Amino acid sequence: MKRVSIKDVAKAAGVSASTVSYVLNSTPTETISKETKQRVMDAVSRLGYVPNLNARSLSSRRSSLIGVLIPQTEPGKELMFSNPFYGELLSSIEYTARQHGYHLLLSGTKEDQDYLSIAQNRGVDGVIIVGTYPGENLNALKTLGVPVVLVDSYVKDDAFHTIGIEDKEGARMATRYLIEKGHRRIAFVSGSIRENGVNIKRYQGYCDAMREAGLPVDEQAVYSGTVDYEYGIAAAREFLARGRKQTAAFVTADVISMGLVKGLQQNHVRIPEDVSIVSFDDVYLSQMAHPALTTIRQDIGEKGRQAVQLVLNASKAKEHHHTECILPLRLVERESVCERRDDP
Amino acid sequence: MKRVSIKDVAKAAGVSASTVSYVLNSTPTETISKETKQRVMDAVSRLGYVPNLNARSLSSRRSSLIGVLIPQTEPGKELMFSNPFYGELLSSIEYTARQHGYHLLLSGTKEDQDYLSIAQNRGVDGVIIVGTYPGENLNALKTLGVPVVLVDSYVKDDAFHTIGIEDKEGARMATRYLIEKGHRRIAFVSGSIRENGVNIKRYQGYCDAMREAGLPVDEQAVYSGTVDYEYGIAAAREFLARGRKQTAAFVTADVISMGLVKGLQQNHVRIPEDVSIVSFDDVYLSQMAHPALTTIRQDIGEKGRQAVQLVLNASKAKEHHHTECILPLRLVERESVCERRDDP
DNA sequence: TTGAAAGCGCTAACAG
DNA sequence: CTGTTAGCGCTTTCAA
Repeated sequence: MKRVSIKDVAKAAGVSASTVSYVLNSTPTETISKETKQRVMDAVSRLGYVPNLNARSLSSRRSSLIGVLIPQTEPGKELMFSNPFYGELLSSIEYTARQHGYHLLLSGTKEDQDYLSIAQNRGVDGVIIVGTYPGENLNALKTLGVPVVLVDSYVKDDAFHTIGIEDKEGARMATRYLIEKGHRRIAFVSGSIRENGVNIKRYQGYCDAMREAGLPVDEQAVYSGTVDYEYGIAAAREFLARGRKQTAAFVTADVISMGLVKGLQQNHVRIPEDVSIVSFDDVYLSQMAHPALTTIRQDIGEKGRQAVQLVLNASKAKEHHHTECILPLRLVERESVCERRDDP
Repeated sequence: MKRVSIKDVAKAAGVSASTVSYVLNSTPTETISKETKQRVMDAVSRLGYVPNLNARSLSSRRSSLIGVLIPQTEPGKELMFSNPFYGELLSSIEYTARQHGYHLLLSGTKEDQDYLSIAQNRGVDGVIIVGTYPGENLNALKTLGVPVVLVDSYVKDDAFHTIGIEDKEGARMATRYLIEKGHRRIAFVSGSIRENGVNIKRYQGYCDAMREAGLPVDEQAVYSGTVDYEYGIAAAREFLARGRKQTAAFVTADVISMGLVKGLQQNHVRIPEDVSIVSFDDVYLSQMAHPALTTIRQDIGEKGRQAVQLVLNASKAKEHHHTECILPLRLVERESVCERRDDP
């Protein structure tokens, strides 16, 4: 029950605490004799010594800890994962971090919550924040002195590294695909469209594609709510209420699509015969859907890997070099779209 | 960039560091005058002071950190979340912990990895481990001296607190329901059936229900693989290869069901007309499924809440009182089962 | 009601 | 090649 400390090991090995520290950290400048090393290692395993990382962090100012913040941007959802996207991303972040000997300090946050304290008080080596908007809290993070990586955020600030995708281009790709398939009236369904968020970019891409094809952007064709299954259902209801005007929809998240499809099918609207859908993300849901979703695929695993890599690189670097990483997107054709040549 | 420490606050407030500490922790035995308190608080907010929790943890031996370990029990999956169940559980754990002022140290682990070091290292106040089996690593955790809560594990050891569900009874309930609906030949589809795991309990429940109804348990009706979507697809293939002998299946996880349904439908087997399915978990997937899954619902949110509560209670308690918590289950009827009166 | 001092477990100059 | 020393930032007796 009594924790064995570095001193105990030192005593057992007949050396000083610093020697033990040297051996354990294989400090580059110091050279310890093979024998001493061996004696120390023996003592370590005999006593089952495990270094106290808090103490280490206190004196060395590195913690091998990465803070991961998943802000709650959907009002009323207290939990982190209304969208499986987060789970997949987190999985990848955790795995990559672990491979590099780092642990994760995980926290959701209310949007107005103080990011700084969450990170600062644990002495994290870096912070990864998913999908946040500009604000006071973010600014506070600058004083932290550790690298901050923003995932899927359009906060423009050289103090932060960013990793994201071509949101606008992806949306354009999706919409254009629908247009090529003969659709003329195309709905846009997304979470809330906020300044500096991904959805506004995707909306722009949607508008661009429409305009390029000489098609009008109808306000009545835009559906905006929250990024969850329930909203998909609600959007379906709304779609019917507004008179089923469109023959296709570009939906900015697979979870929403799942709800939309379900809601539509319950009202005997067939997918894709009556309404075609191109979705976004390609989380595992999209294959499970019925019909399987044609969707803009982003490589979520890679996003997580890069996010961690960005933190690690930045924390090694002596100077701050703002890094921006944009991952490619591609359309995956499945079963939720059908050709339409008769659209007026 | 320079971190402000307790000393800076002390200086600014014209008091000693210990006084600041007293004020911040509202130490019960000590009484600080209102004015001093005020001066300290002013300095704190003026300087933007945030206590370093590592240092605090070092000297006070409590960290407000809960370690969460999600062991990788499916070989070949390096990521945590092959099953959305984990995401939902983690969400709930995180939220509850945060409400109580705790943070989460998250780690996946290879099954053979050293749990101890992961936790001990950081001086966590407690550990939550999800779905693990007995083993050396677990034993090592006993020496840690902090409460350990095992979620969904049949490790029998008073040193650990446990929280789980009536796996056997749930399976019995599911199978009996299918029998009541007129099915006689019922498949059992699950992840690996291991000693001390949940699936063996569910298998027993399945067998019990069959036996109680005077039905034979056919080895050919048992499908066992991994807990993921892909295995569901594989099981569907296997089901066809074995000659489509059953008219119903009890599946021990919603993710597997999703794959099974998809695989079956692709081969023109209709659900529920040709094959009825009762699933398990009631993760959000089950509503999204087509048809929506009739499933044994467990309250995952509650599981997470209780797990955290168990840790907190235990870490407050002076003595170790082994606690066992079993959550109720209930069947949710949706669309994946149909009556069958013509089954031989 | 407050402060001084010791120490949590470790690292990192600096000596030797 | 290895030990001594001085902290990292905080809590906590013990005295005043």
